[in-house]
Amino acid sequence: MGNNNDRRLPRLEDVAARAGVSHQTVSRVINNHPNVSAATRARVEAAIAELGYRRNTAARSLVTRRTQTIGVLASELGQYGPANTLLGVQQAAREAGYFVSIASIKGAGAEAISDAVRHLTDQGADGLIVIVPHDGTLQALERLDLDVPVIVVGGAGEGRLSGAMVDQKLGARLAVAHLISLGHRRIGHVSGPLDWIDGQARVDGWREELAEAGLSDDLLVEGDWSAGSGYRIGQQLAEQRGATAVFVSNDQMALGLLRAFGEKGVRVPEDVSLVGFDDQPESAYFMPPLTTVRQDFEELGKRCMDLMRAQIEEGAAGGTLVVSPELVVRASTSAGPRLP
Amino acid sequence: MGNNNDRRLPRLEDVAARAGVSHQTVSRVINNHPNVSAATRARVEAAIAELGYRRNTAARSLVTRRTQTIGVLASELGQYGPANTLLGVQQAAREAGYFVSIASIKGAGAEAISDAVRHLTDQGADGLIVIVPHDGTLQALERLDLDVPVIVVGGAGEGRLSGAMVDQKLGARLAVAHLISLGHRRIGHVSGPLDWIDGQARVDGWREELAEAGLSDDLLVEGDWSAGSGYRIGQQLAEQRGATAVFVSNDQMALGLLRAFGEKGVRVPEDVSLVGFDDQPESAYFMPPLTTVRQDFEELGKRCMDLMRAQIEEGAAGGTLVVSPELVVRASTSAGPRLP
DNA sequence: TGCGCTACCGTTAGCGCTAACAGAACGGCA
DNA sequence: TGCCGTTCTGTTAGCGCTAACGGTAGCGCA
Repeated sequence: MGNNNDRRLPRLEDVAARAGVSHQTVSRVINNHPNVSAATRARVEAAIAELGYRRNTAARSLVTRRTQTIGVLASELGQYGPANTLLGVQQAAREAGYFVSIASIKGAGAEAISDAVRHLTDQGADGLIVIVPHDGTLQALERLDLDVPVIVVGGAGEGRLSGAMVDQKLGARLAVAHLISLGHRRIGHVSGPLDWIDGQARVDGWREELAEAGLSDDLLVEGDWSAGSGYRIGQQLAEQRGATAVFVSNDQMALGLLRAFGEKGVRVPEDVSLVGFDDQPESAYFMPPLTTVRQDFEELGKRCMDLMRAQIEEGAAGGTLVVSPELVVRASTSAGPRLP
Repeated sequence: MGNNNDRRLPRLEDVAARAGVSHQTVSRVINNHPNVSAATRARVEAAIAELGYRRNTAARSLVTRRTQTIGVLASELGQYGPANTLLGVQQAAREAGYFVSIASIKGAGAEAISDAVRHLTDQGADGLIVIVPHDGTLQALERLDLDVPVIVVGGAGEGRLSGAMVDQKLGARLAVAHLISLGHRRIGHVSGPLDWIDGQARVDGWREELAEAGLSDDLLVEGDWSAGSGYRIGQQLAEQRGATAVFVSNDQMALGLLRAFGEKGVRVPEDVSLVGFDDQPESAYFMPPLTTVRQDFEELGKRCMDLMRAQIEEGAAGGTLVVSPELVVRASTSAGPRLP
């Protein structure tokens, strides 16, 4: 294991001396350049192993102008979706030899975004993945005029920005179609905040599916993603009794509705059917287990990283990447009541 | 602004030329060295602003041997606790001018840990924060013989490793004491996996509090943190009816128990009281709202970063940092049944 | 023999920054 | 006046690496 008399880490020079070659040859071995004889390569590799040599990233970055670092900018890292997207990005990145640096922000203000972006570019990030699924994100990023690839998760690519998303509108339509197929005619929607991309897209999907079935889309209430808002809205809905089914824009709000309905004596699914969105691991253990739309965030993160690498390494053009969601039917939905 | 004819970013040299000083003086201004006259400083700062100069991190790291990067190694980033700890770390880090690089692993194997650590040290991380609350973590890290500060979240510091944790044993005792004060005498525990540090610590706290009250600690079942395991265990418990109260080692498993109890006709809290652990945002909207022990993960993350900075910047010795948990009483606990 | 090509390896320069040292200017004091 | 110390600024070297180019040896072929 290397005779570390001094605490200094070994450099190319040290490896070269031990292998009896020049430091440049060692560099070639490390970088898999073709023109190195098998014998030399073996000697060098042995020397590397003996000294425990590890390449100095800073020195390499200085000359290549690449840091092998992807910056991830996220606004709600504590949430299930963003956290798992990050996880997927990280896995794919590490496998490809990239580092992942993060910057989280509160809210989605343009200034917070630009601060965080500056932080990441200061580090020399080779690419940015932005998980701030808010309306203003795209414009805020456009204005920054960045010279590295940027992928906006949850947004469609516009101009130099790429996008990656789970097809929210499709997910919403799957949910609503499921309810319609069960015989429901009055289908309400508890949406997320409408200035959030996903929130709006799910409203659109809900509306479109209803329109195609000739049903009314007047039962819309806006929540804020939290279980608390779901609870408050659920209390209102329980008293109105306007709908036989409700499509809720995420599982947490659905949990709030379930509790409100439980307290008001509205039975799910006998009186009202409920569909959520996300399929968090807990949703299968709600009472009753929640029918919901699954988003594979980890897959989304991985695909993001693939798209990023294509742009960084091959100069590929950006684009918009779409992952399909999937309906998971559990016990919170059943046939609608026999009404005219 | 700045007149970027060529796409090359401005360097110290460019700023120096514009301000009519040497590049070293510019460096001094950037690094807040004292011996720069006010006039010169102003000229340099103006030039920096005009050119939009940003320091090259790689070049700086090469010479200072510091990257201003903290590596965070985590095993369950999708979970509420780790994700929020990371968030706290990240915030404090950015405020202090540090970058945060992450490496996530599946499970807690020694090899996975050493791979991830190598990844982070390859990047030149100035310090490591490890969020892998598993028994083997400390030993695995000890063996790696690292030469940067390491903080193990959830573990007590041993030797050169520092620790940072929420006091799990105290949390467990708060939960059990609450149940005892309500009159319960038969208090069971659904634990996390016993090879997880937190899982074991909560068992210890439960046992100690029971022992001090002269109560039996024979009602222990081991879960795996998931709602699913809570559900399966809940089904058994509902049939045995051995306890009037159950302390569950996290909120997700408690959710599983609630559903199992609901299905079996066991009322909470009338028949059995339930206390969870973590206080995830959803727990207030369970049916019934869950009494639980709150851990302030974000605070923990911030304090971690403070400890880290003290070690990096002032060469301070490590230590073990403890954050206190807090009992949050909701509707899942009530006075025990009047039994002998 | 001479020429050209290929395969392999070494030498040199420079990426952008900071540390260390070297001056210059100035004031205080004997 | 001369000397010393302080304050400010410039010059030089080098962090560890890769790109670019140069050189050598070996081979095929006319």
